[in-house]
Amino acid sequence: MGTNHLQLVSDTKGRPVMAQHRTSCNECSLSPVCLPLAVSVDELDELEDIMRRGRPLKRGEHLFRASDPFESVFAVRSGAVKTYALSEEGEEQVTGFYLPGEIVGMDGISTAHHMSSAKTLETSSVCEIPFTRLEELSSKIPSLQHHFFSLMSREIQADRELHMLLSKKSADDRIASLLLSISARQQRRGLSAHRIRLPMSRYDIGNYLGLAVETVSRIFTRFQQQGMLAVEGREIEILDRESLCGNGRLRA
Amino acid sequence: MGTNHLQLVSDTKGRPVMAQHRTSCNECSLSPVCLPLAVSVDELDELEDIMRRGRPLKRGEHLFRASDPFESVFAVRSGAVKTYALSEEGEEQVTGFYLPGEIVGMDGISTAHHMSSAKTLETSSVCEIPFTRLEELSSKIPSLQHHFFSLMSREIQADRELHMLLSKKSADDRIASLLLSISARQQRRGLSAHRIRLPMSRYDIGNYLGLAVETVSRIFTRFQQQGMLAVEGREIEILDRESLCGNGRLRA
DNA sequence: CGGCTCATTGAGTCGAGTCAACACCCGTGG
DNA sequence: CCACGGGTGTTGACTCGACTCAATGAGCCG
Repeated sequence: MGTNHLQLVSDTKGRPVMAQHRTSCNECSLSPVCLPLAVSVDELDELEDIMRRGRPLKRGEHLFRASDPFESVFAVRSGAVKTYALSEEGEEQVTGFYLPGEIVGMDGISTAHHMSSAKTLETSSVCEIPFTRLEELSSKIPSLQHHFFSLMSREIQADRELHMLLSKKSADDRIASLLLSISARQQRRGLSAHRIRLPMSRYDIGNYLGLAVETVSRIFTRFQQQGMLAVEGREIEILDRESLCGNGRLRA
Repeated sequence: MGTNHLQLVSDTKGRPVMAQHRTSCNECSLSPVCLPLAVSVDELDELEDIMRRGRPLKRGEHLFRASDPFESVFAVRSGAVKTYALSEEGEEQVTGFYLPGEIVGMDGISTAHHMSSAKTLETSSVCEIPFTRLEELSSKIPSLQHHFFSLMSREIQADRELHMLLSKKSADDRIASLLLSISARQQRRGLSAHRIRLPMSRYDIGNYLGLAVETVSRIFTRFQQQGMLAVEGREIEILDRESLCGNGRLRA
């Protein structure tokens, strides 16, 4: 529970330190925000048994591809992952960004095939969790079942937020909202809330938010001119949180 | 399984016939597309035990409101339901439309409170399913657990589709896509695929798709001029499915 | 018959997209 | 060491799709 040695895993640069794939959930700094939070100490072993920790993945490697058979979900340990789908014409649609402690791949349960692809945005390590094993375990551990329902529910909620963002909000608000979201998620892991490092390109941001790259770029520049941000490539400092929120009356 | 007495429940006008709230899942024409499809005959009784069938709801009544404690999910039996959230400024965002056989209210699991409100678009009847009871039952019936994971996964997938629609597609494509979606969902229930009746207003459509009402209206008019649709208020006939899809290379 | 809400149509505006050029960083290889 | 090339990011000029504002029509209920 009360683990206080956060930051064992180097993170700012996404470099994997030592042989992470031998680390157990117990020792993982993310356990308070990841799956283990739903299980008691003695149940944790069972969960550990079914998880597979792979080698660190290099930037651009795939966790899975659309139409791969659906077998597992993945917990991000370090680095960052994006999911995307290809439309009929082959253009990419980025559907989500996943940071450490978050679970990727929960679409695909219904179809037995993944409906999107997932690739790393930088060097990352992930834990693979075979889904049928997880289902079996969930039947035995009600809190785990509930936690998993809860995770999926949260995913749906996030999508609804995004829906509102895309259908009602200006380009400015979309960018502001994404920054605030990433800031909040970093903070949850014990990192700075006002200094953030974006793991994704401007292209990915634009694609995700339904904006042209040029628009994204222009907005970053303008936010900086207005003194709301200090932008240095993918390193962002939030200087005026008020304005960033108030801009479009976004939360927190 | 092979129930062939569809249409026991009047549907085209959404009028509840007789005292539906006494109907069991067995007799319900929707069982092949609703929760019961996941359970065997002898387990069905257990599922029935926990469900509550309420009186028919009049147009505009709420199934639940945002910030209500989360206790149940709801299966739509007849009629139609929309979910929506209010932004900080109090403007409405329609987040989804639910037709007979579909499950409403799966956001809210994670927060113990609903994050959106659900109201009927026309006279409707719904089955209430207390969620903690459903969780208990799911632990005992693996296929039910799986089915529920599957339902939530499908919800996520649908949201991803919508994400693509909103961030990449033109107003025309959005409308076309909504019509095709409703058509497909009607067909799944054994109704006509080319004659559809929209249970929602132009306002709701625009709100859902991120378009102004005027735009929605203009597009219906134009689609009709182009011979793709016959529009008569909320009654729509799809005359040229090809064009409707091909228009924006949408599926089906 | 008013008084609604819902839907349609027209005229004018603007936010964000497109096209195009250029700057920057970084790794590779001569 | 520097030249080169590709990926990534920034900036400017122009265009256009969808929004806003405004007016009118159609159906429904009391």
